[in-house]
Amino acid sequence: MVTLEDVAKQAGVSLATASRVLNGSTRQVGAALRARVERAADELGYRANMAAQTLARGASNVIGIVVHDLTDPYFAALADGAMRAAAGQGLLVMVGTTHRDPEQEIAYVATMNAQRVRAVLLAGSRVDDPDVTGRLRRELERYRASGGRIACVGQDLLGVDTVAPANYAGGAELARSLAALGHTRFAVLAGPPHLMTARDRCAGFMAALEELGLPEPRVVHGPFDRDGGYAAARQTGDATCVFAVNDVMAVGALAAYREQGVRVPDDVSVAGFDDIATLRDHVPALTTVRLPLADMGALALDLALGEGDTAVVEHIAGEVVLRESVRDIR
Amino acid sequence: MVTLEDVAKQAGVSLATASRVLNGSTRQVGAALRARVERAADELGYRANMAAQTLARGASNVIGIVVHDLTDPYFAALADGAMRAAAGQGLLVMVGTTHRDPEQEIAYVATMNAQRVRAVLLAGSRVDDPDVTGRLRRELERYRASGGRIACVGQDLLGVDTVAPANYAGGAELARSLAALGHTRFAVLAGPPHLMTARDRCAGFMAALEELGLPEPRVVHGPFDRDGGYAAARQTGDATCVFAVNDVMAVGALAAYREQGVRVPDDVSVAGFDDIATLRDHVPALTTVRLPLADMGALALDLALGEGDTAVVEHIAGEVVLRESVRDIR
DNA sequence: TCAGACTTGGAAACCGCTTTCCTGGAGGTG
DNA sequence: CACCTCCAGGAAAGCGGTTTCCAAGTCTGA
Repeated sequence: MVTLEDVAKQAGVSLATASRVLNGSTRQVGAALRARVERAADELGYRANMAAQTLARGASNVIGIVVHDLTDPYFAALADGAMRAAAGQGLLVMVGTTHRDPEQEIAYVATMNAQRVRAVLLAGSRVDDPDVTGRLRRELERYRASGGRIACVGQDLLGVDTVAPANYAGGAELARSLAALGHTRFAVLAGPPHLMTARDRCAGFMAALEELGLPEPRVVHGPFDRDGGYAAARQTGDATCVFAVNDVMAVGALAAYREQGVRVPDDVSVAGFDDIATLRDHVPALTTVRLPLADMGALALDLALGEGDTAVVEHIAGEVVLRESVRDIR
Repeated sequence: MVTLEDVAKQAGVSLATASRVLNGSTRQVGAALRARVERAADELGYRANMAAQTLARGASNVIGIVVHDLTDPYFAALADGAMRAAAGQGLLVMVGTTHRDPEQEIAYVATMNAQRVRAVLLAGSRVDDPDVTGRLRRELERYRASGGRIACVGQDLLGVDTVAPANYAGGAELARSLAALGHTRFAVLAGPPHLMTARDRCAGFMAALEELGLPEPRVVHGPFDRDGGYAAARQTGDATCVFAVNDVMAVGALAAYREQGVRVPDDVSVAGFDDIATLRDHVPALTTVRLPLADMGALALDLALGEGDTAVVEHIAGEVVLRESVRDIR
């Protein structure tokens, strides 16, 4: 393993000079020596040891992203947005996947702290559990105490910079759009009761219905993923319109209806939330609430890296996108 | 930022003892001191500095994965498999996305080398360009010279451990399956001419057709992604059966046909390759060649970390999965 | 011609941790 | 009881860089 010292020796210069030439510095180095160093480094195949650099500089050029599941298009889009932003700033990305286990999330924060990453991005919904949230907050506090920056995509529950989608408002807006098409009997595939994102969307949806004087929808709880939607779709009763609190659940529900011979949108209308990329080619095209996922990821990184001392909360608006999975029944 | 020295001081022990307690060692530490150190560490909120540890130990616990695009389900599945395997061994994962730029891939290898990651996984097809491949090989060689381990998913072109799917055989097998349904006029959405994966699949497909005495298919080149498939689908002429060399292209082609009012499979049959997860809910269900993507990712990590000095090439078989996107026209 | 300001190169301290080597005391043996 | 082996604990030498601080030139301008 060739070190800077090897390069310096081969070039006949000091360690300091070699460092200044190869790894950047405010100081100038004469053209002659600079050339000698560069040649030596090239001949030897020198690569700076980032661990040593990080140690010496006291700062790394790595950021951490913690997601639930990379194969979920929602997280993939978020992560991709953040990674592009990171690459644009010459930062490397360390990814942790929790597979929806809050303990894992806490553990990853500790790990990222140990790695002394510049910033940690927490993607994915918070759970409504004071114990877990408290321990996560404590771990984040430790990290911040040692100079770490944090941003979160989801709910502003952690006391950190947060990119918060307007889940409640989006759910409400969707409800109004669907009601405008004449629907009155709704069902909500509401996901897990303790998941904030799911709850907010569901709550917004229900509040808007109530405001419109429509009957309360049937609420079916279940897992927040495709199979959860699939299973929940069997319990939607006589609803003419079903709202799944995220797109992957909606896709699962559509699959269930297809298998049962229930036609969408003829027999039942279906809507989701997020507008994940894979919807583009889904049949029937799914009505949803579009969130600018990649931008949100990038924004989260900006927030984390930004100077603002106080936690900034952005309120990201969702846009209702009506597609063929819902029918006008007026 | 609290250091091990702070902990040692607070506990009234030496640096060595604190290190042995907190960061693992073959050596024992007495129960009394051990407890003191642990308490001090907890009180102070100590987190080991991995950069320092990596430097001192001369080995990191990070691996690197370089993919083209994380939002592509193919790479997401591969990466997820590798990440699960890594997590199982207590390894962290650094991800680089090249967005299909070979220069970026080379740059990432250099970067991962600088990070002194334990191993680098290269996912994604090689391009048939001696210059690029040569430079990549040189960079890999540098990395290996300094103790790095490498594995690649795709073609065995780099002289490193490789997980190679049976692209040629899979293409051929698919061709035979489709021919058995009575198809004789084929088209191939062949992707970019220089991309090895695309070429191998196409070549296997064509060879099998020739062997069966069937006419040569119409070959349409284009990008290796969804939009490439979409665009290429407009040039399939009078073929009764279209083979897209990967699933995302096939999905794009299906979208194009849908828009044109061409019915699948009534008017034209369509098949893809990979069996990406999102196919599960696609309509019509796509015929494809299934590859165990997550396993391949995990296997690549195993190979890279494995002891075998010589490059091992695994030949991963694909399994033809007939679904409703193809029709029996006998 | 010479003091003063700039520039360039090098020596060495330091970043936080691991690990070798040394020391002193406890335990076992003849 | 002397002798030897073991073992826990600590001092200190790295690991591979960065950066401060000096020293020695090199330019200016008076």
